[in-house]
Amino acid sequence: MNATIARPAAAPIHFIATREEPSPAPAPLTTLCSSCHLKDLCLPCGLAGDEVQRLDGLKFSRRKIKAGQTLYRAGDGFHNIYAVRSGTFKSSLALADGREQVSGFHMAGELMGLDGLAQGRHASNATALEDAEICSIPYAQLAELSSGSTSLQMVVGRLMSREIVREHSLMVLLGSMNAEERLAAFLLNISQRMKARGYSAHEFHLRMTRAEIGSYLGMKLETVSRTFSAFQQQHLLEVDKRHIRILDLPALTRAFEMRVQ
Amino acid sequence: MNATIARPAAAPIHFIATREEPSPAPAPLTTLCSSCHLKDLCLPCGLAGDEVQRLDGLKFSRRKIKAGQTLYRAGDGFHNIYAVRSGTFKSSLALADGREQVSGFHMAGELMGLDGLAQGRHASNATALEDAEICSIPYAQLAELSSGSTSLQMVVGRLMSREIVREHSLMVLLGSMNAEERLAAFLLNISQRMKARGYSAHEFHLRMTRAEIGSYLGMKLETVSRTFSAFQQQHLLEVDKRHIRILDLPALTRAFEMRVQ
DNA sequence: CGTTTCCTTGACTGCCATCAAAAGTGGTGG
DNA sequence: CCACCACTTTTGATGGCAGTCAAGGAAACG
Repeated sequence: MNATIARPAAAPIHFIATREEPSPAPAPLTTLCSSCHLKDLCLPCGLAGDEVQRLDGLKFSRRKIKAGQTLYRAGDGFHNIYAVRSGTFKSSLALADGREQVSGFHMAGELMGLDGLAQGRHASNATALEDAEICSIPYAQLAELSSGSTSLQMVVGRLMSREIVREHSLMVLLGSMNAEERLAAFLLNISQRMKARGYSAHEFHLRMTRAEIGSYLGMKLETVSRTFSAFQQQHLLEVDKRHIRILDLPALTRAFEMRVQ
Repeated sequence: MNATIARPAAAPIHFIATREEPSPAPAPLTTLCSSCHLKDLCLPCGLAGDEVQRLDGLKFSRRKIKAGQTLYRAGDGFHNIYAVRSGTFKSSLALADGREQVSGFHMAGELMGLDGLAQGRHASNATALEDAEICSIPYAQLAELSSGSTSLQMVVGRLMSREIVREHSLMVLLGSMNAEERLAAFLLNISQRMKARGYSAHEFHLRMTRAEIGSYLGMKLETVSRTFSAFQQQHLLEVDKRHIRILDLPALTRAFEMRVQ
């Protein structure tokens, strides 16, 4: 199915993600925000009960995305924003030399695609790191709905603002931290997000490769691997491939709070 | 109109660049978006004429900020967003060890403070790099006004989205470029923004120190200085302290487009 | 079961941070 | 006007952290 350049062997490039079928478009299930188990994390977060019901006016479509498939690509027309129902995604930008820069990871309840509003086309790619399910939220509908409700408008604004703040802290990380601090910050961030979803904050399974972590954190995959090993030797973590157990959360926190307020 | 730089043969050039129009203008009367000379760059950008007039309902206050003063600080309550009328600002975050991380520079017509919406308090500091003037736009008023107009709502959304995209590209820079590429990208960005404001794209005066540039680009001030020197030796630039003359814009562009699409 | 992808570890290199010094710039007040 | 001070910038010397190149093993895949 590799419609693209099936390079001989040896090209260590990720381009193979292109094997996605052109949207199988399964039957859209109607789902209501007001009865969604993710409503405290997702779009409705912060809205009062009756306000949430306004969201039920949105005509979502739910869709399954297989591991490795892309949900949208940079340049695609911007029509929807997407909420992760299950699974994990990465956002990435393509660099001119064929490499990719990972700009974020997205877990259940998080929104993707808000960067597309600026130009009317998506500014990044979204790729599933494991089998996943998403809600497509037509932006035009959401905008229309918000024009009737200040608080809903506020929520959308806040979500975008939060994205800006998130990127701020990533800039601090990239601009002023060393390898250990970067990885510590990354693991703590994952830990918190797992906890917020009812999972253990101390033990979890990473869905991304060392190369993807490295791209996100501005370091090479070998350095990521070495830093994991260093943390193990310091008895901060137990690492078995992608399975992480945090042994000393306070120490990890200290390591990275040295730099960030 | 290029109010800048008709260079008198040899004199080490100084402050020729951005001094705003002479007007001491002590009377800060009501200002209307529809008659503002920055309306094509600023908030009204993209709105039709009659839509712009809706913005005239906003009750701005104009305010002068002296060089070195802060407009707001991280943690301050979020009530306004700010549009730069003249002068240059930096946004920055305080790190735990007392250092600062510069997260952006803002020129005439650009908005600041949208990161405050997420938490209801500002997430960064805004400091004037030279004597400046700003419009304070009460966010509540803006939100109320947008609830009556889809296109105005759209504009605010787009502005936030643009901020997200801007930070994306900064992440690429910090995550995958070397010192020369970073500085080239920075200079080209300034160059474009100067051009968009009617100044020369080839010759301008930087308002920030080497340390601030370095913080923004994730490198030390010494490295910034050395990289400027290297560009001079390659005959890409002429540098005299903060006055920059770009000699070979295409080469500079190539140097940085190697990495970014 | 072979092939591909992912991860780890080692050896070496190089870019940039660090430390240090000197010269230039601007502002202040005697 | 000039001395003085704080700040900024440049340049050199040195060292360290992380990148690069390489190889071997483990896991996933078809």
